[in-house]
Amino acid sequence: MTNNNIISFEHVKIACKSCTLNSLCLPMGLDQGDVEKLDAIVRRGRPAHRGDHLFREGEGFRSLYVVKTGSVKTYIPSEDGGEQVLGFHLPGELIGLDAIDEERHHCSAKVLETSAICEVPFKRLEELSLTLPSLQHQMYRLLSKEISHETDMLALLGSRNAEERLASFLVSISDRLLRRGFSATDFYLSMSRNEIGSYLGLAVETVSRLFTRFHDEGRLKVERKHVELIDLDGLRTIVENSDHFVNKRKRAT
Amino acid sequence: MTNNNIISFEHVKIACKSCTLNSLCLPMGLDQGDVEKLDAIVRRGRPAHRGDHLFREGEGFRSLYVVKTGSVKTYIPSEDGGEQVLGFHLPGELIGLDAIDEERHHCSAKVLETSAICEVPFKRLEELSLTLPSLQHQMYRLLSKEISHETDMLALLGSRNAEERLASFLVSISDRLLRRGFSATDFYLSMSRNEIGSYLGLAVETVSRLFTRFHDEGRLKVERKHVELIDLDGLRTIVENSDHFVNKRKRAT
DNA sequence: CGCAATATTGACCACTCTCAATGAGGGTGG
DNA sequence: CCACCCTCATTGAGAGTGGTCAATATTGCG
Repeated sequence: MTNNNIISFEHVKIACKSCTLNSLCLPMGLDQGDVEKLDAIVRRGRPAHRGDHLFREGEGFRSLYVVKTGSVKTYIPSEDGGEQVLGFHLPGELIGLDAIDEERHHCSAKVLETSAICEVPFKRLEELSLTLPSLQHQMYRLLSKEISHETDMLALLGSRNAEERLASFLVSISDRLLRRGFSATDFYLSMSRNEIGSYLGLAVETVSRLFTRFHDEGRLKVERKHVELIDLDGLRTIVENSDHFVNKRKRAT
Repeated sequence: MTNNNIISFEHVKIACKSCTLNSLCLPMGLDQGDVEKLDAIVRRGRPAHRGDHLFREGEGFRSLYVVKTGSVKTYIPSEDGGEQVLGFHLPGELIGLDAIDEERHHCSAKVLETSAICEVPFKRLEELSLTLPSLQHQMYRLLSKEISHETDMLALLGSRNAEERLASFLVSISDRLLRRGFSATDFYLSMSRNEIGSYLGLAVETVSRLFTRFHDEGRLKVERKHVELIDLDGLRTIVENSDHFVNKRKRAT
């Protein structure tokens, strides 16, 4: 069906070891013993289902979460039932870093499809990182990478039109799936048009129309959740050729 | 003139001890000896002047920077001389966290007015944080706080109209100045309308018109860089009453 | 003092939002 | 297993916020 395979429990365990640790350690210099120590504090959960919350806005902060398989969205709910989507999290990605500061979650995290999620108690991770220099370094890098990523989104929202935003979104999903070994050109979007729109600062209708336009232009095939990118390079071009930052007129001296 | 006092060198030194360390340690449990150790790795620079760069996009990452007095903007330059402003940094605020991951700066940092800046070599800070648990914790908090802050900006750009954005900007500046002991209602904006516009995802003209409108509505007095907030509460109301997130229709069940 | 950069203001228009109607799935219960 | 319903997606028409272009201050700097 989609790329959200229902994974067996054993599968989760194994995957967790490779995937969570990949996220947390990357190719950094952790030796086998260190990896074991890290692995020992990671909690594997049973598969989470569509609609489940990892945490809600306002709750106390205990753990970080790593997406093993499936996908998760983070969002800020508003009183009237609306929401501002902050991000989509694919396999290998970390959730909850913004809650460290005040030890309280500022956003909610909801599972978009059947997913395997690993939980990493932060207190223990923090303690461990005091004794493992390369883990501490990796933590700094992870946090920093998150800042970089949000910075990119700021630039996107600050200076790009609807077409560029959707192209950028598709390219980003494609890149991230590819990095985890999935197809870069054929995938299922687990989020709704509404959620995509909120994330990109666009109305649902605009997102829908853009999908249709891209389809008509032969850039992709789309049917509901299923997307097949025909002209990935073309989409990249849209993203890159959009240098109409505000302040364009000012020429460097 | 403005709130950018030309500080004497001695002044910088003292201020650095209080201000940089405030940013880095906050009220966390560092004892006197620990503070000395941290203080020992902080480099005080001579006053930086308008237009000076702390670093440029693409440069290797060495240090974090703390604004002591004055202000700094971070931005992504584009080939055609335009730029996307990412943030404004006021006294006590930290710059460069996004460069840790790839050990390379992804944005440029330019001084907006005569400023005192402290430099903190990251390698040494990182080493020190291995031996001081509360410093490590503080580092995690700082990085996390930066993520939270950018998350707020994402929500702003994703779901607010021009008026709400400028109101939010003014309230934010006001709050941050107040926290550092400056007036919350009377200040000089060191950045141009162009830079504000870029930061908020608006055209310069829109920013200018909004200043005029706020002025006409009696919310503030503005003359060029000098702003005096008359109705700070009113501005806050604009920010808070703007719950028109996309997805408004969906009611929580 | 004069030029260049910045700000302000106006007129126009386009991109995107809003409103509305229709269609297509997916889930639930009979 | 089918019918119904509800949510989600698509498409169209119209309107509005904010962008673009342009002209005119105003400021600051050399």
